[in-house]
Amino acid sequence: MPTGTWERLPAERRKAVLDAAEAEFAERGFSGGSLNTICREAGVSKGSLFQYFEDKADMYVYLAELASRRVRAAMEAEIERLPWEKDFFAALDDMIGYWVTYFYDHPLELALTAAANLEPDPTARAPVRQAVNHHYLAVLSALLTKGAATGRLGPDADLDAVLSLLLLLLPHLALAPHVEGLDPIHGLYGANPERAAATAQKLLAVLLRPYRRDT
Amino acid sequence: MPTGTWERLPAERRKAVLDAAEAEFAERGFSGGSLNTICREAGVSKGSLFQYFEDKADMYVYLAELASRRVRAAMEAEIERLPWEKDFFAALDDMIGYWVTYFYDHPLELALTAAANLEPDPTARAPVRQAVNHHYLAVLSALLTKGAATGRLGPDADLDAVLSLLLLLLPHLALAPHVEGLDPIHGLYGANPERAAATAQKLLAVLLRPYRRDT
Amino acid sequence: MPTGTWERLPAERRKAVLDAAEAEFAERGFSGGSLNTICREAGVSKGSLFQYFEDKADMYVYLAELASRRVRAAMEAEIERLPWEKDFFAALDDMIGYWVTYFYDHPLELALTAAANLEPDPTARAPVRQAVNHHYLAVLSALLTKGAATGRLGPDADLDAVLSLLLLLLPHLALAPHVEGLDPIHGLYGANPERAAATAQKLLAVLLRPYRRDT
Amino acid sequence: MPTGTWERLPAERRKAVLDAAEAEFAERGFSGGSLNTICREAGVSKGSLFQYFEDKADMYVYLAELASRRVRAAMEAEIERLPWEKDFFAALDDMIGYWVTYFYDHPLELALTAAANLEPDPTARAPVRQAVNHHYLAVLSALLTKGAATGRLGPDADLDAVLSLLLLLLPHLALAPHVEGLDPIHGLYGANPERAAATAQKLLAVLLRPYRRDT
DNA sequence: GATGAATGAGAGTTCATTCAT
DNA sequence: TATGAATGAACTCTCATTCAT
Repeated sequence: MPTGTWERLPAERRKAVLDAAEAEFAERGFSGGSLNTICREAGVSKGSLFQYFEDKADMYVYLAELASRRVRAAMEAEIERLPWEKDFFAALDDMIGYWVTYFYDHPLELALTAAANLEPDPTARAPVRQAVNHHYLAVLSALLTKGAATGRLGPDADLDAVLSLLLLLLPHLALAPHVEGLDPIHGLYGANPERAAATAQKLLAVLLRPYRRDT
Repeated sequence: MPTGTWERLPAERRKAVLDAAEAEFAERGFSGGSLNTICREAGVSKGSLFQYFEDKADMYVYLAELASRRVRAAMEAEIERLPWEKDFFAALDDMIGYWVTYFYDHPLELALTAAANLEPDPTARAPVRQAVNHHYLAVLSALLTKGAATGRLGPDADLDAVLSLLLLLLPHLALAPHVEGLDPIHGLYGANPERAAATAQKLLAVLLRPYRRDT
Repeated sequence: MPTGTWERLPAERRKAVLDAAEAEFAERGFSGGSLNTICREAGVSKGSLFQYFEDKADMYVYLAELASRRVRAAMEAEIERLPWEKDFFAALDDMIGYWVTYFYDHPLELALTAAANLEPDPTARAPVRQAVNHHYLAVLSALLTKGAATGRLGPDADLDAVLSLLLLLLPHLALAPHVEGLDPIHGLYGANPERAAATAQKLLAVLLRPYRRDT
Repeated sequence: MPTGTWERLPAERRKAVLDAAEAEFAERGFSGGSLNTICREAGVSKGSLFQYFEDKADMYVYLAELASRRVRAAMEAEIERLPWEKDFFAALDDMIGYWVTYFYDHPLELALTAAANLEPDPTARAPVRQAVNHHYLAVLSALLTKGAATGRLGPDADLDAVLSLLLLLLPHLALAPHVEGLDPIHGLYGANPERAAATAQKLLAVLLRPYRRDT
């Protein structure tokens, strides 16, 4: 977590540091990202960075938290917009399409998602995953609850298990079009948004098929 | 791929290098692993390492391939043993339990699986994933075909989609008990093999439920 | 000097080594050239190289000697062709033009000339210079003698000094069009052969002006 | 060019680095010089070197520039002292003698001159030559202009060509007594300063002979 | 609160040469 | 005579972090 000094900082200085750090970590990941580069790009001294954050990992976790919030906010806005009452599964399809498409337009969030999922250094990955998971869980369990409440998600659904699988599937679907080798079957890597969205919808449908209750 | 020099090497020397390299990469991943450490531990000069492999990534990919083969061989031996004809899904449950348990007893294979899934450097990750996926696919599609052939996997199953999801789920289940933050719902991290196996079976059941055909 | 083994070698093997070595040293100079590369390209074992030559420098000197002979032979053939009796200085102009142009068409000889003049390692440079100088001297002093004999080069010419200056000027003129920074005044670097030849003729004329005797 | 950090450094530290670097590059040239040696001799950490200079070439070019300035300053002081008005060519003879002698007493400047002329790596040679040429040109063209102005250098002299030849001859004369193989005719290598100066004067006289105008 | 110089271990890779086979 | 495995020193350059100012 950032220090008190960070909180008291003029907004512009904070922004300069954030922009530089996001760009750098997005491009090179946690291990590859260089504090040298960040402070140079931000126009801030190297010592200052260590006045604002405990260390490199601390800064990284903070950034991941911010990015997660942005992603969550975007998803919640979209969810708000969708007609869950009218057709739960159609809305779900829309949502997953939106999810997959979102990362085509937000390289920063994509890169931080990749870093969160591909970072081998446990001192960075563990807290990042925790922060990220929190937001995923909040959004997804609300969704599942809504589905159960409206009766569209069958009462026999093991919501925990479904949640667990979604938590695995969603980052995978976000990354697969942009990261080589993740999906050798559907060839998502390099696919256009439309095909990626369609594939995502298919996989989700397979996962949820047993619980669908049609009106 | 290793050089001709490597192939012609005395078995003991090859073993010394392999052991050192596996231990090092297992502990610190690709980017973190040090060739210095490897050659020191192997009792081999640094120059020799580069007579055996093109570069660091080449060595890493080779190790990943070896580990994948070991894992595959172990799984195929187990699969051979299981009574698929008698009860396909019970055999499947056994198998997934075996899978999860396997990595408790094989830290090296576990660590290389982790490295294969968590490596951020694309020049190392892409070929590793390719090599690993090859073996996963071979084993899993044989399994699904068998299920379909015996009539236990419903004919309406989208085998590709199921395969895709399994390819995502299996490494996840292998890693989750040992890597913090992967599974925030069932709390697999640190679980004992029995609970991990049971959770894995539950998740698999959820995934395959719609396709079960009981006799 | 090459070993006896080298002399006894089948011609094709010698050619393979020579071709590979010339290409490598031409491209990367003496210090930069790699015996690894040479023996790989030649299809010869590393050990063999050291059966043929004392060491790297020995091989390099040998190559320089061969290249010098080629250059010398080309020049002597041209000299033979020129009408020295008719107009000594016109022939000289032709010759210097030919000299400069020659290196546009013979990148190997150019590169070895460059290496001979720019090599900082004295164990390689000294013997190379010696070998090269020998040929320069043979050709140039024959030329000057001829000029003196025909009475076109004034009897007051200090032939030694002129020779010395030519020995400095000629390699310079050969290299300047291809090596950056050698000639900041006439901008020979990157010039086309015609302009390079004209500039060379001008400089030579300046050098020899006092000795010209017109008929 | 050195970084701001370098400029702000305490003079003693700068001197330690400069001395070590000059000695090393002087002894082994650019490609052969070792940053390890330099930082060890300077009593400075390896990392610091890279806070002061962009990279090895940057440091080298900087040193060459400094050395060139020292040489130029020495020459200009001498030039100031000489009686050009009284006897232009006698002064010129004195000057060329001083030039040749100078490098007997300044091994560092000699070595860096050698390195500047013999460096095969174009990324180092090109900027070094540029820096060095700048100073040569400034001094020499001032000299020629003076000669022309006083009427001692005949009006028909092609000043550009003469300049060009001097630019070639001067470094050659500086190096020839100390670098084997440069001058096979007068045997300058190993000569004492007096003989080197005399030979230099002779060669210069040959070069300038046509332009002399005696009063 | 801000600075930025210093650190020094460590990285991957290349190389000419030797010598047992 | 040919081979090619082994060597290990050497290379340039990067990095997160500290701390005196």
